[in-house]
Amino acid sequence: MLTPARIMPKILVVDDEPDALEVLEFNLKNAGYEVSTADDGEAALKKARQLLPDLILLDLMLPEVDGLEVCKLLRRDPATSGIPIIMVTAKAAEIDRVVGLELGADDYVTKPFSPRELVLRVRNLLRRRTEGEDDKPQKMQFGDLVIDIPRHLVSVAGARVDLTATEFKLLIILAQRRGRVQSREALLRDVWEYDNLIDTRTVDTHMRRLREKLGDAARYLDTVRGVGYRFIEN
Amino acid sequence: MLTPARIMPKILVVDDEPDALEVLEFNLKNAGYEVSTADDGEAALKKARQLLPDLILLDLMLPEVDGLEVCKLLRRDPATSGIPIIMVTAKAAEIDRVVGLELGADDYVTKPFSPRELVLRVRNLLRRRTEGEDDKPQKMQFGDLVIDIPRHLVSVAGARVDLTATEFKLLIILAQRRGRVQSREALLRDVWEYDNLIDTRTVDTHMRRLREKLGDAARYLDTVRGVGYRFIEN
DNA sequence: CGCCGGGGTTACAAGTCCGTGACATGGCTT
DNA sequence: AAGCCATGTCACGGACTTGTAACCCCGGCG
Repeated sequence: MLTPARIMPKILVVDDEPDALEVLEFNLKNAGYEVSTADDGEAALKKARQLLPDLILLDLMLPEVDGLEVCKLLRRDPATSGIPIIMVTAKAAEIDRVVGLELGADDYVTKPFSPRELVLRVRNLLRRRTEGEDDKPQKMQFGDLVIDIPRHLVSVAGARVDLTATEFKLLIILAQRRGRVQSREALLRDVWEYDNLIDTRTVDTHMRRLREKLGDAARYLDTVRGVGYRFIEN
Repeated sequence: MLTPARIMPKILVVDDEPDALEVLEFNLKNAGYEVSTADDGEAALKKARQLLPDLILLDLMLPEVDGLEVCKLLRRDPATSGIPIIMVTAKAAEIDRVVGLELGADDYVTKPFSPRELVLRVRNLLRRRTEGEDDKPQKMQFGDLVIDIPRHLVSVAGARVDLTATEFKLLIILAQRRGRVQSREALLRDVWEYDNLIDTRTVDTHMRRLREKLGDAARYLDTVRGVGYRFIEN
């Protein structure tokens, strides 16, 4: 997979109780995050802008400027408005109020929390932001052939075609690289994921099964003699 | 946000009365849309597949293949199933019938309509599709299966079904992502919250228990061999 | 015109995947 | 302490998938 060089996510923790701060910091560092802290609203806002953390853990009760206010301000500033926020609160009852206010936190944790729960929520939220957009289209159409990757669905002229997992993967790889010829070796590597052991004729067999099931739409699958296969658009 | 270069939304208008067609076309072009037309069901289906418009305005009364039928066919073909449809009809009374049929139109307009109303509805529908999907509904219904998340309640044909916490979570994750296949790994990550330690076969067992408890409604839970599970609506 | 090699086609044995029932564990209630 | 229930794991068996080998066809080339 094309995993981009992993960097350590940066987290800003805001809480005015030293004890709570320490617990949070310890657990997050343990889980492999880079942690900065702030113990009041003003410092939080300043650090958020300076550090641009990947996530902010914000206690609801703060002296001076309270958590809700900080949250709103963070959301208002374009520099920080995209940063996910997890609200932390001692009172479960507060949660409802906060949720009711819909002021833009992305998740909530109540004290006391288990370290596991905390880390899970953090990870979830970070993942959601990171995974985001991918480059390859998830749905493709060529004439009457439709390929819908998330639904794992292929249809020809509106009629659904049932493909096995391997056939589906083969078709996707070819369609995504349409125009370019793929050697049997390349296909084995990318569809079968690095099984150097299997015969290259295996590709042929799967191409045949794929063509059979696609019927009319098999015309998109082109054999280049002596080289491999390719997907042609017209 | 990664807004793709804005293009002019393409709208397909289907109506067999030349006058009505002209009025619709004029108003939509005036509002800045690219408009194509069709005057019978067959042409509509063909053009929809060819042009892949962003929205379809469909008159209920058409010669040969009527609007309802066209609507159903558009929905059935994966190529066009995601395109929003606005039904147009001369008789207000027809609306109820159509709504009752729940056949998948997204909005309804009755003749005579004000140009302003028409454009508003079009704009609304286009906006809804452009801005990411609507946030997750808290209560869902599919045929006789009702899932109420806040109340933690599931019923089939009116009869309450007792699910354990895990089963419930599994069901709602699948239902919220209905249509899209979820791999065992994805389910472990999101239902079990990232316990990499547990066996992927555990998912199977829980699916089995879920299906058993759902009885009839288990038909919504689909196995995609070699890939994972998915929730299907029909 | 016949040979040759690459690829289409068919058949089948081995492998894989999933539904199913059984069981161990461990937390919670009584 | 006993019992119950939720949950994770395992083993079995049937159905489907997949890799391979054998055979056939066809086009290119001498």
